[in-house]
This record gives sequence, structure tokens and C-alpha cells, in this order.
Amino acid sequence: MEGAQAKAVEPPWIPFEDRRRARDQKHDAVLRMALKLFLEQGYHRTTLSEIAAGLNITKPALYNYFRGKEEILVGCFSQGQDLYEASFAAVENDAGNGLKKLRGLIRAYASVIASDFGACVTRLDDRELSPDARAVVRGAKRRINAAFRQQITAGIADGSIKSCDPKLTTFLIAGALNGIGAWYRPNGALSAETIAEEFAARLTEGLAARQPTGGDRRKYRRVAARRA
Amino acid sequence: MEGAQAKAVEPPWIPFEDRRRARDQKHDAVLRMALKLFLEQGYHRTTLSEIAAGLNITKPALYNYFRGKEEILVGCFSQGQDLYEASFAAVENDAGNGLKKLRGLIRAYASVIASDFGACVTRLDDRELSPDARAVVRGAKRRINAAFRQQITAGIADGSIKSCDPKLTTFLIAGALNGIGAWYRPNGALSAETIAEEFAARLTEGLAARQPTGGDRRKYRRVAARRA
Amino acid sequence: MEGAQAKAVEPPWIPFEDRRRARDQKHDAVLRMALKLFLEQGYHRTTLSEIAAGLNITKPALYNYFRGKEEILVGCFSQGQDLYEASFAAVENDAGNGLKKLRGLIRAYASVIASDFGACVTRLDDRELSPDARAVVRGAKRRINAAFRQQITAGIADGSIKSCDPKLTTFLIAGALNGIGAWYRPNGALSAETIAEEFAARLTEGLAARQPTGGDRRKYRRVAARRA
Amino acid sequence: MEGAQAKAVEPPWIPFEDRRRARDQKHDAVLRMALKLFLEQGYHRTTLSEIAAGLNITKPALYNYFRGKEEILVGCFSQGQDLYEASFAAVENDAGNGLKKLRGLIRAYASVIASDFGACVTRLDDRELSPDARAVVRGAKRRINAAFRQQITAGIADGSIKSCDPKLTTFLIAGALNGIGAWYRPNGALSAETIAEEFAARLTEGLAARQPTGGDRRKYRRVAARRA
DNA sequence: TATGAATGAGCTTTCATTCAT
DNA sequence: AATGAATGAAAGCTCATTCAT
Repeated sequence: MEGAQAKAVEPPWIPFEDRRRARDQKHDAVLRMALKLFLEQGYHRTTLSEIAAGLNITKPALYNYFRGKEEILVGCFSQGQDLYEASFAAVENDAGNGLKKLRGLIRAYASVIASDFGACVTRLDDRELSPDARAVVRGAKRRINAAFRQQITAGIADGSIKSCDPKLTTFLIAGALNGIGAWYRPNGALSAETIAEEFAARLTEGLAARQPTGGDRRKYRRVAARRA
Repeated sequence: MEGAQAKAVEPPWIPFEDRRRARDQKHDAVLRMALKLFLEQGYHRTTLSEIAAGLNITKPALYNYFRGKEEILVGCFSQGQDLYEASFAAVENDAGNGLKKLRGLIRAYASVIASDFGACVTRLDDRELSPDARAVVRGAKRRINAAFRQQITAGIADGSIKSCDPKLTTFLIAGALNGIGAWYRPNGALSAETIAEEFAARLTEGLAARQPTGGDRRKYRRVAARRA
Repeated sequence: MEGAQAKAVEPPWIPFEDRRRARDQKHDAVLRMALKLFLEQGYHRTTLSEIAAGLNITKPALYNYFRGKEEILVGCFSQGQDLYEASFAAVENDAGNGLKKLRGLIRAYASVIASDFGACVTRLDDRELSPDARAVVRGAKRRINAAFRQQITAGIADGSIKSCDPKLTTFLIAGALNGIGAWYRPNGALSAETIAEEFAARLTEGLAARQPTGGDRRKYRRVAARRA
Repeated sequence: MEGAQAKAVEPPWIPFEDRRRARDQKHDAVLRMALKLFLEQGYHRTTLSEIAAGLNITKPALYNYFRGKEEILVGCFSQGQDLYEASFAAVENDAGNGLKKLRGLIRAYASVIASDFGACVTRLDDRELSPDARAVVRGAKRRINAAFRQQITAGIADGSIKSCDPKLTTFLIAGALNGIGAWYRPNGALSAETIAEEFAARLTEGLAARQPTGGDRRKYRRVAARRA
């Protein structure tokens, strides 16, 4: 029969590349399903069985792709961080003064946090992680914060941002942005772009230096210099 | 002797009062210890044994004061909410235009979130609660949000706040404030008062209406009117 | 004042007898409440708190009257046994042949099992008891069984009861009687007396020797003789 | 080769069948071990650890076969009920007058109650069950009682059973039969068949209508007619 | 005599993880 | 690569019992 012949000719082993691709696809599918449930129910209340059931496989099958529950969580954090770092890198490579770049970072952050993997970085608790993994995650978070602070400091230095405490301002901006993850809904009234634009505008409108006056600005100049 | 006479007159229900006070003190001690551990380690990773051990009692003794782990969590949320509601009520009873009251709310919120019970309302996950308790907590959170939005709307109406989307602005402000709970340390460089002042200033400096122009403001006027 | 004088004359201590009586009353009240709950809910599902609550006292107060939960159960069994033994003794002291006395025992048993304390002997599980207490209870149950068997054997011997296996017949009768405890309700359609009469009639109507024939009867004569 | 060919033809679901059979066997093994211990020690005094230990597995392994302790108990009741219903159905389908069928039911009941699963229906306390499961069990018990009463009523109607109160007689018979569970031992002097025969004879010998007299019988005729 | 508080022992249940197949 | 079965560890909770007052 033709079918049998055709089958017989086909190589009995799936090509290595294909296999690896299939494997990676499943790996990612696990990650996405797990993340969805983690965000919906929280990490502890999500069992491996649920994740597996959502993928129509069984619990132990997950162990083919991850060494354990924590590694799944690490995977989520990791993908989220990549998103932030990639979009931040794009902004930082752009031209522009501190204020402009700060706005860019805000837009970038808002866009990323509107995605599941972006949201998980701040919405999942990194204390579930082992010390090692936690150190990695915290490092990434610090880098994100540092990026904000750096542009603020730069903006103060280049005169585009008025004098302010870069640390506190960073906390304020990051906090407002992180809040998005708690209320944003993909199909809600506000699109991610709208939110990004609006937050970029609102969070910097008070920071823009109106006119280069010397008075207040000097106050934080030293701090900016120290931390830059 | 005076002592004996005085004693004879003392009302017989004093011991009851003492007992009740002692009981309430222990009730609160459990709550504080539990909250401390919940904030440090997360709710699920905190066991009743740990809470008990921290108080030098045994696990079942906790059941003299609470019906179960969830009720302890409810108690934490509840105390936190009381703090918010009390401090908000004080602000709302003050005189002043929308902008001034909004600043007051921000200060109030920042002060409260700098306390453990204040922080827990946003930092603990209300999905651990039973549907009933969760409804209560969510109701309280909604009221807090509503208070912000109300003053923003009022401020737009009275001309003290420039035209903006009250909902988005509320989210922005609340997010920034909630962020405080994640990094504030009682003995850190920034005092709660400083933070409160700084956030009140920064979060409203862009909102203050410079001069009553008609253009942009009309955009949100209708929304403000509708929601007031 | 008269009141004070009258009071002053009264002996400050309750007379010993009165005290003991009060104590015994409370002891019995505990027993009755416990028994009620044991029968309603089962021994294990009944907590000491429930018993205490039913008496408007607190749990540890029970320990003034009983050394522990098991002793309460022992008390229930014990009172029930007394009822059986007293009513059986009355029957056994009566005059009459085996059949007549067997009917008397049945009536007596039926009357007793219609009471809470009577019912508990068969409806509560004596395996909850310590080996010692259990031995006592089992001894009492054996004595009750022996009383039935003895009259059956006597009846066979005196010709009033037809030939039958005394052991099996005892089990049959006792079983039917014990069943009463499972469905009898004090305020139900059937009074305890009716039940007693009816069971006495039904359970013996097949046993009554019609006419002294030798055939069948000899079959169990030897058994009867051996066991008498 | 034949072997290979045969193998190729074998349906691929054989292993599934095997697995399912093994699973069912274990399910039943759990049930039997649990029942044995429940009957020996009572439900509450039997722990899941004991059941597991008796099967050389660990406690949580039980959860592969049952959702919890109560479901094990439900399984015991359920199997017992099936035994009763099957053996009763066989009797009810037989030919014969009411008296003959009543004897058949007694024999059937006695045979079943001599087995562990039969005994458990009356010896385990259905108050341990959830309301739903309890309703099922009680329904089954009621059907058993109804079967007895129905044949008694039928017997009175067809003249094979003398006038009597069907309800009380049912209670008497069922009680005597249930008693068997309390003293029957599989390896004892009395075989289940002997007991069944003897109980069928003794419990009906007084009921058999000697000669159709009108007097007494009319007394319960109406009841019989009403209830038939 | 009675109480509030505390304890120790024990139980059912859950779940991430492992292993033989 | 995937599964069913099993396990170890641990958690929350209950309750009889004790003790200081």
C-alpha cells in the first residue's frame, strides 16, 4: 500500500533539529501555562497537577522539561527579565536627553508589564526562589531600577529634569508602573499603548525643568554626581 | 488601713477586665507576630508553629485566639483597613479644595503604608481568603481607591486640578504609594514623614492647574461630572 | 437588718449531706447529658466541650465529677447494667416455669432498653473502654445472656419450652430485643409496654411446647442438661 | 513466527485492561483491609496509617484509590448493600406465598450478614457519613426493611401468615438477624447455613397460620390492606 | 468548685518528587 | 517521552487532659 510505503521511506527518527524544536515548544508551553496559573492563583496555590492538566499531560511529564516547580518559576522570571532588558536596551541606545530617555523607559516598562511574562517579575514573589535564583532575580530588578535612576540623574545633569531625589523618584515611578500589573486587563478599556503614553506623560510632567534656574536644582546635583 | 478600705470599694469586675485585657493583648501579640512573619516570608511559607514559637507558646494555643490560620490573616487585613479608613476620614473632614485633599490623602496613605498593618493590605495576597472575607477586603480597597478618585474629580470640578483621567490617575497614585510598602524600612534613610511629603508633592505637582484654560480641561469635565 | 441576721445564723457551710447530694446530682446530670449526646452522635463525635456546654458549665469542670471521658462512658454502662440486673432479679425471683420466666425476662429487657441507660449498654461500643472496664461490661452482658439461656434450658427441662438450641435461641431473642434500641422513640406510636408485651408474645409463641412429645425434645435435652 | 504474529494481532488495550484490573484489585484490597479493621476496632479508632500498614503501603498511597477516609467507608457500605439487594432480588423473583418468601428473605439476610461486607451495613455507624452518603445508606436500609414488611403483608393477605403487626414483626425479625453480626464467627461452631436455616425456622414458626380462622386475623387485615 | 489558658499527641490531607515500566 | 503508583515531609486542626488561679 502506498501509505505503508511512504511511511517506510520516511526516516524512522525525527530529525534532531525537529525534535529539539518540539521539545522547546513544549518547554515554553509549560512555562506559559504555569505562568498563567501562577498569576491567577498564586504560586503556592497552583499545583503541578493543575499545570499538567492544563496541558493535557500528567504531572511527572513536567519533569522532562523542568527539574522541579521552582525551576518553572525561575523560567518565568527569566523570560520576564529578558523582556525588560531587551526593551530597555533599545531605549538606552536611542539618542536624546535624560528626560526623553526616561520617558522611553517608562513607555517600555509599561508595555512589558502589560504582558504575562512582564507582569510576573513584580507580581510573583521571589522569596519562593532558592537563594541563588533569588539573587539573579534581584540583580535584574536592581538593574531595572538603576536604569531609571541613571536617566533621572543624567536628566538632572543635562538640565532636562528638574532637581529631585533620583532614588525616591525612581521608587515612585517604578511603583506606579508596577501597579499596572495589578489592574491591567488585555481586553479592558485601556490599551497597553494608551497606558504607556499616559504614564510616560503623567510621571514626567512634574519633572520637566521649566526653565533652567539654579536654585533648587543644585540641591540634588551632588547626589546625581555621586551616583551617576 | 486605707489600702484595705480602698480594696473593699473596688468593683468586683476588675479581674474580669484584667483578664479581658490580657486576652486582648495576647490576641494582638499573635496578630503582630503573624503579620511580621507573613510579610517576611509570605503567608504560605509561614506555619502556625513558627508563629507560636515566636510567642513562646505552642501551636494549638493559637486556637484560643483565632479559629484558624485564615482568621489570623483576616485579622491583619482588618486592622490595616481600619488604619486607612481612620486616616482617610480625618482628611476628608478637613476643609480645602480637591487638590489639597488629594495631597492629604496621599500623605495619609503613605504614613499608613509605612506601618506593618498598613503594608499588609497591599502586600499580602487576598486570594488566600475565603470568598466572604475576600469580598470584605476588596470592598475596603475599592473604598480607598474611590476616595482618591473622588478628590481628583472634585479637584477637576473646583479648578484646583487640571484635566486628567481620574481613573488612570488614581491607579498611578495608588500604585506609586503601594510601591512604598516594598522598599520602606523603618530604620532606613528616609523617614515615613519625608516619604509622605515627597510623594504628596511629586504626585501632584503635575496635576496642579496652572491657569484655568478651557482647552484640555473640558476633555475630562464630563467624566468628572458623571462620576462625582 | 433582718436579712443579715437571718443570714448570720445560718451555718456558713452547707451541711455535708446537702453538699454530697448536690454533688451527686451534678454527677448524674453529667451522665445523663453525656449519654444523650453519645446516643445521638456517637461517643467519638461527642466532645467534652459539648457535654459541658449542654450543662452550662465549662469543660474542665467535668473533671470534678469524672476522671476523664472514659469514666463517663463507664458510668453510662454501669447505670444501664444496674437497670438490667435489677429488673432481671425481680423476674428470676418470681415463681413460674421456664417459659413464663423467659417471657418475664423479655418483658423486663424490653422495658429497660426503652430507656436511655438501658439502650446504651448495647448501642455504645464497649471497645472504647479500657480492658478492665471492658471486662466488667462484657461480664454483665454475659450474665444477661446467661439469664435468658438459663430459663430456656429450664423451660426445656420442665416441659414448658419445646426442644431447641438454647444458645441460638438466646442470640435470636437478645438480638431482636437489642434491635428495639435502634428504632424505639419515647414519643412514638408504640409504647414501651406494648412493645414489651408484643415481643414477649412473638418471641415465645413458637417456643411453647404444644404437647409433651418425646421425639424432637430429646434432641436438645442433653445440651440443656449439660448447660444447666 | 507464530508468537510474533500472535502478538502483533493482540489488541493494544490489553495492558490497559491489566492495569485496570490490578488497580481494581488494589482498590478492593484497601476496602477489605479497611473493613476488617473498622469491624475490629471501630471506624474512629482505625487510622489510615493502620490500613496502609496492613497493606504494606504508605498512608498517602491510599489516596490513589479513595478520596479520603469517608469514601472508604462509603465503599464498604456500598458493597454490603449490593450483597443485600442482589440476594433479596433473587428471593423476590422466586415463586411462593408470603410466608415462603419471608423465610427466603430471612435466609438470604442471614447469609449476607455472615460476611464482612454484609455485617458492616448494620455494624458500622452511618452517622460518620456525610449527609448525602448517609441518605443513600439509609435508603438502602429502608428498602431492606420494606422487603420484609412487604412479604409479611403479602403473607397475611394470602393467608400464609397469621394476623400480626407487619411493622413490629419486621423490626423483630430484622433485629434478630442484625444480632447475628455481633456474635457470628466464620470458624465458629455454627455455620452460616445452619444459622440461616435455624433463624428462618424460628422466626416464622410462630407466624405460620395454623388454620384460617377469622378472629384474630381480621385485626391486622386492615393494616395489611392499607399498606399492601 | 469552676475557669481560662495551654499542651501533647495524633489525625487527615496535600503535594512535590521519584521510580519502574 | 510519558505514565501510574508510591513516598516523605509537612501542614492545619482537634481534643482530652492538666494547671494556675
